[in-house]
Amino acid sequence: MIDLKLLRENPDAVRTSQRVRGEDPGIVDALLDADSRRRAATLAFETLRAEQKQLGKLIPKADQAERASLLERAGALSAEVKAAEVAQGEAEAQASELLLALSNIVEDGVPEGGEEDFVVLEEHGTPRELDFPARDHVELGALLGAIDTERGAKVSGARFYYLTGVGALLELALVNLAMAQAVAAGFTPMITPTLVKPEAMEGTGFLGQAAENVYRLPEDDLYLVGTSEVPLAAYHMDEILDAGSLPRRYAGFSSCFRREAGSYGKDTRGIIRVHQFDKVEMFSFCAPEEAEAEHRRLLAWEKAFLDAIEVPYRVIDVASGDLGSSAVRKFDCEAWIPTQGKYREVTSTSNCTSFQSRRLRVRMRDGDGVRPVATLNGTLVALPRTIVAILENHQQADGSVTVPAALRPYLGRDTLEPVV
RNA sequence: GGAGGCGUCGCCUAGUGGCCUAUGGCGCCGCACUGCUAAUGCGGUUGGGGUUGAUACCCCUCGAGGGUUCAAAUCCCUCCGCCUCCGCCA
Repeated sequence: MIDLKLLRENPDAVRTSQRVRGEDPGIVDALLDADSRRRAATLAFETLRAEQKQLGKLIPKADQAERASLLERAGALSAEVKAAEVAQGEAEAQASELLLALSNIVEDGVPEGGEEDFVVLEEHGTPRELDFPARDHVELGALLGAIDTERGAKVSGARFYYLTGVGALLELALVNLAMAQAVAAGFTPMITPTLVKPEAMEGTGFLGQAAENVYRLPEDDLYLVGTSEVPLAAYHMDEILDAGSLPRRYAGFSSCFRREAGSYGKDTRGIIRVHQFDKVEMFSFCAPEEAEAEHRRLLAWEKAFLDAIEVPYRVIDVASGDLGSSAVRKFDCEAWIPTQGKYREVTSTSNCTSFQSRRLRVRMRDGDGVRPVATLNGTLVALPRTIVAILENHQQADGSVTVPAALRPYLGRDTLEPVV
């Protein structure tokens, strides 16, 4: 099922990666051990199975006397084969369980450390100097009739909201702007399922460390996705893609659902951290040797979108301990939020190399070989946070909000005016 | 939700317990023939995983998983998917 070559050839690289992530390097040795047991079990099974096949050919041709003794041996062999098959299955299950627990190998150059140890790569735009007291997005949203968090809480609970009036129109305009940009860049637009099977969730790595943030529907054994990355990655599950057809780039629009467990008390005001939101996500299947360059391209498309909506932002290189198990490197774009006086994550792009494709069995054929592809994802626009950034950064003294030029054709107006 | 039908190697298809190491066609690849193309002939062609310096070799694979049997594409069970009809529904 899984390629262990890297691990066999260079176990130290894997140990180092585990260490900088703050995870257990000991798993490497357990894995090597399990792998050798798996190989022994496979060999034992195959040897017995070969003998069984030979016997199966002899029996129909044998005369009466021979037949009896052959059948006797075949009977005994049958039990041995079954036992060997079970042993092989168990050895394989043990090896793959350990392998699934292993995080991806951190890319060279990633800053070492935890959440606070990111490195700022770039800064774009300058936060405006306001000559009036800034309103936060909750206040602006109420003023403009764009966001209703109170009724969201009444109907669905904390961290739910309604986008109303121009708020709803603003979301649709942003989605259309994002999709237009994606299509121009050669992406295939996709509207994806938001309920997926365990296999898809597992294969994308969301049932590991992030499992507590996933909504599950036990009655149906389905999961609500936290991002369309999941259905996009699983789109080519069990397929072998022709190398000539790569890179394959998809822009998925979907609702996203997150339990936000363990974030009680964090961002409780407004729509920065919510249980349900919409998002346009870029997803790319490409050759592994192209992955690093593709990662930079996804980042460039994220920046292009933030440039278009004219909000100040910076790009950070996320530190090793904060990567998530599937990524080898992650760049976040953080928009300036005036009322918080700091930059907050609005988009994020990860290079997952073959972490997901091995689990989902998405492979490519080139020349004489078949090997796992690389998968990468990047947010093009996550709606609530982008709406927050636009409202807060483009607000005027009278509570109106100037619509960024690129968005005007999609929204059909230049400013959002207070309705109360 | 009810009734029936179907799922074979890229596509179509043969196949009712061992000679299936899966038939034939289309497509594709190679060679031959032909001024080029087309046509024709001959040969090759399921895919995946593993072992190996190489030539080679082994295992798995007939929607998935179990079962019966010395032996399963073939018989039995469960599940999944697709199609047709009925019911319900945006």
